[in-house]
Amino acid sequence: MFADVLVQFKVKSLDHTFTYHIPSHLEDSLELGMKVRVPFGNQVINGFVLRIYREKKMEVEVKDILEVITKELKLNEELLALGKYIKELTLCTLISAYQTMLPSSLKINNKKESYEQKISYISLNKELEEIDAFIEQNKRGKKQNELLEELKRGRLLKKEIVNKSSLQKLIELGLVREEKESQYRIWQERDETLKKELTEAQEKIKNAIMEKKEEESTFLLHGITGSGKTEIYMQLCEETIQNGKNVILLVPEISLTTQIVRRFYKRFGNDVAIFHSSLSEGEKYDEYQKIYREEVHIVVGTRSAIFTPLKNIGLIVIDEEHSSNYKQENNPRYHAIDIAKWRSHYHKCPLVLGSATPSLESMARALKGVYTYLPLNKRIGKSELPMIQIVDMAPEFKKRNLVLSDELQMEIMQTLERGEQVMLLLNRRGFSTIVTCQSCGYTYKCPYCDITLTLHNTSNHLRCHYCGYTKINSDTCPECGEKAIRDFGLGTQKVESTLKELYPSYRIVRMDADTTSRKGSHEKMISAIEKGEYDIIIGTQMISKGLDFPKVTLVGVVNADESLNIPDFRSGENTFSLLSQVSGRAGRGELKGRVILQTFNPDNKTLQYVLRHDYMGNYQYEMELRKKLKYPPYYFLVSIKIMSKEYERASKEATKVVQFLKKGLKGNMILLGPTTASPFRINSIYRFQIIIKYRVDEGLKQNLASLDEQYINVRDVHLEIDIHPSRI
DNA sequence: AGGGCTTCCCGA
DNA sequence: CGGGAAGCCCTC
Repeated sequence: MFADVLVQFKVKSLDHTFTYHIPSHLEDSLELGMKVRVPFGNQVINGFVLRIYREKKMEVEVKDILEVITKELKLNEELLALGKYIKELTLCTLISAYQTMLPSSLKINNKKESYEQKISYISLNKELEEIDAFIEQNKRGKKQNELLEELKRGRLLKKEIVNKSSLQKLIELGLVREEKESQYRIWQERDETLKKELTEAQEKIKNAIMEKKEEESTFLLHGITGSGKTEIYMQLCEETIQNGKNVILLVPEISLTTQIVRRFYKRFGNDVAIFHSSLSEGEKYDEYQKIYREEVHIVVGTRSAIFTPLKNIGLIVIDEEHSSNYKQENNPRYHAIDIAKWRSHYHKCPLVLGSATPSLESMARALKGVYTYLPLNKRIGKSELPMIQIVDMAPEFKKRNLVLSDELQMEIMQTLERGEQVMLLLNRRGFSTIVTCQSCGYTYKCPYCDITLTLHNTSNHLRCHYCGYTKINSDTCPECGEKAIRDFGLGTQKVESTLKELYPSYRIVRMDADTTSRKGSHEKMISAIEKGEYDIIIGTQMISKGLDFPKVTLVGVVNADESLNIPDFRSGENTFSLLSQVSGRAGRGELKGRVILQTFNPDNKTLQYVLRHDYMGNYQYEMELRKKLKYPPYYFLVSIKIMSKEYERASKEATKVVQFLKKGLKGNMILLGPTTASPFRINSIYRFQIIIKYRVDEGLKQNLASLDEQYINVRDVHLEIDIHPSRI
């Protein structure tokens, strides 16, 4: 017997299988998708078994497989096929497709032996009569006898709760023994009381989806903020499980959706496996095991959860489907919606895309009838959409109101006096602030990348966002020698200190990357806010989605236009959805909500649509722009990056790539470039970019694949193709 | 990826 | 001519 093995190296030149002989002692146990150890050249490496067969067709001598690494965990048939699809879809190597589908603990080249958490138990090692006899004569050992009595009742005790010295003696005498047992790290109890009645509108939507429960069918659930999408998801889960099938639910980022995840835990308890990046490696391993062993019916998680080996899927839900987090920004550059569609086809099950502000792509498909459109435009109960108001900041700046306008200050005061909560969003463009010399205008640049360094306030370090280069910040300018280095821009810390001055007696919590980086801190803050331990919540994007605090009645956006100025064709769409989402945090309970948007462009179209809660208006406005400028969803995009350490080499090769593409291009394709990519240099590597806009593929994919192949063995030039990039 | 083998370049 | 660096090729 022979096997084709895909080796562990993520290089294009090795991205094919090698044939090995299966030694007879492995013939019975070896299966497709298993990891094996094989000799390769003069080294020993790992690989996945992709094919097993009787007759060897090739004439060359083949080597033996050395051993099977994991018997209990393998890539199943579905995932093996899915990997091939990802390779086609994104032009990545097959091995990197399989690698992204697995948590680190299970990746092919992982060396660590075991991730299982072992708990030590002690139990009786002798017959009861013997134990009783010992107790009888062991008059002095009071503690020891107590322990034995305890064990007689329960038979099994955790080691750490037992008195050490008495245990030691009993083990020596052979009366008790220690046993180790694997235990999952995460365990959640169910709390049945939480089920809510669906409204008629919600019920209709649920039924429309369940009607097609056996079909590959995509739904766009367009429900305004607070309309009760989560409850629909939960009841869909319930019914799907009753039908004997399983569910995957994706959320954009776990920290943004803590509350949803908590609701799922409470409702479904340990029937849920959770999957996201802030779990420890051991936790991820455990959750993966639960899924693999078919111990759970529901998987809730971020992008990568779409690859979990859940069998018999009856429903896939992607919440906040417009989120850019669903697109992976490094290789393989897949979009979770594409993967979800593939799996929905494989399992013949519905896919539900939910959002208050669907992406233009999804909405366009819904209007065309490619997706079934399910609108839900009423909030649950008596709650209504909040009143939104725009404040022009230009006159406020003249009054020296740099952070908060008079209007917003007044509203905050009134809200606080009523005993309600205030949420303030700082719409920030990047992650951190840029540092400049106020005297000569000097800014620190990274020596390896074409980018300015940004300030990390906590450690007073300047850091390159791309290569990780760091240096200590000082207030003296290296260029002109003046002590005039300042950080510009508005940070959450600055907003916080302003608020502390204005409202000294109120309790303020700040939620941003700095304050929520510690494991569990985000969760704690949310509970504290729910309990009313804070009056004002300041935060970045992370407070905009998924949170549900009934006592928040005022939402203020400190700088609404910041994200409008990002030079990206999606900036209007993204700003609309961000501002609509954050507005949706106001007035979710009985109390009426209010929203204030501070801006320097009060007449901006996007802001005007936000003001009127007019998704469709904004949709049509954006679509017209996209049509004119030939952007998605009217045109598809491909971005190609050409990179080299040498400027000349990169530039010349980019021109060659354009020439090659022009030959194969059909009529309606538009080719732009080569231009310099942004940033132009990362890690001392020069980058050029080519953009293709097209409506119909017409052989483009094959062209790109063959282009990619041409660069397999080129060492000094690197090619990167992003099909449907989210930003260009 | 990583190692062995070939080729290239240059010195005193 | 010789040695070290650089390029090339192969891995079942």
